[in-house]
Amino acid sequence: MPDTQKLSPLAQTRRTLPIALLRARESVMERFRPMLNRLDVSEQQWRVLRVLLEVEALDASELANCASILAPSLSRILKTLESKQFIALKKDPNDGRRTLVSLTKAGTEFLMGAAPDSAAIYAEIEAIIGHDRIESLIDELDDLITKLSKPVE
Amino acid sequence: MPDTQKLSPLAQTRRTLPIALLRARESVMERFRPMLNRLDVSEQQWRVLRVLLEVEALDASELANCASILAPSLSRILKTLESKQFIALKKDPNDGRRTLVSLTKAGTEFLMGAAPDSAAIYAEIEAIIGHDRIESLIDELDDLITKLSKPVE
DNA sequence: CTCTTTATATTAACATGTTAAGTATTTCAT
DNA sequence: ATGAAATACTTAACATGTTAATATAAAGAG
Repeated sequence: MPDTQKLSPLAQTRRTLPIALLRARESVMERFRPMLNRLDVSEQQWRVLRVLLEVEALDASELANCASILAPSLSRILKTLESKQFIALKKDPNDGRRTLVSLTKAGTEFLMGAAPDSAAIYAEIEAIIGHDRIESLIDELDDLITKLSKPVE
Repeated sequence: MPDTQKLSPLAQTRRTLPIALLRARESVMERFRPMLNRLDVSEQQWRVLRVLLEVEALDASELANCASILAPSLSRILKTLESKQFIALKKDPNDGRRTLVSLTKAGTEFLMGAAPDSAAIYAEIEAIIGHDRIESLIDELDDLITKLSKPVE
């Protein structure tokens, strides 16, 4: 292979932002996956429940945004979580297009039961990386997100 | 909702590593997606091709690792890329279990054709975030990945 | 040299990611 | 009031993520 190595303006794969972010996320999730598997919920289902714990109730669009899940995925996830009886769905009385989502008592209890395990895993990660470094990394990531957000066109 | 707000040890969703990494990656990929759609390749197919450009040829396991793709996904992707005639597959003569993957001429030309666009997008991101900050962010992420890697059990 | 174990893929099954298309409800200009 | 445009999902179709199961080849133990 004579000349495909140096010529291209493509950077080394390992030193690209998309790959580095992907691998970093994977290395973090690897720690949470055993717990999620035991609980029989997907990573995304867990995120949805977590978001719902922080608010009273919200419509699907806001929920999708808060949980970083696209609308079509969320539609399917809400069906699953409803069948597990962790959430309740109802039409917004003020706007028939919106679906309001809220945790059921069972959903809340599910989260409460899992919270200590989740906190322990996060504490383990903090012990390895350091609280301050995690905080500053998140700050850095938030800043990147803000700056890269496409301006209104 | 009386007491579900303060009690749980669950951190605010927005300030967790998994979410921050997910959103950051999404904000970066948003810039690349239009190009990938124009080229009619998925993000993952693009990663596989990129990795193959950096090496002579390698087996599926190494490729999966380098591209951060799980083996089952890679199996499907290799079929797709082979049908697009971007890659060639052959059995490793020294180990009948392994599949050796390499770029075809068409695959190489495809990447070469797309490289300038890709580089331009990366340059745009660098212009916004700054070269040094991206480098130090990647360093930080690499360090996190290394530290979180599960020790051999 | 067999038999077991390990390694490398692949297939299967189901959940999610992604884009496009479709449906129902609102909004808004006329 | 009415029809066009926008909003909020929902469905569809296909690719990928994830785990478990399977098939085949290689390595090791005896």
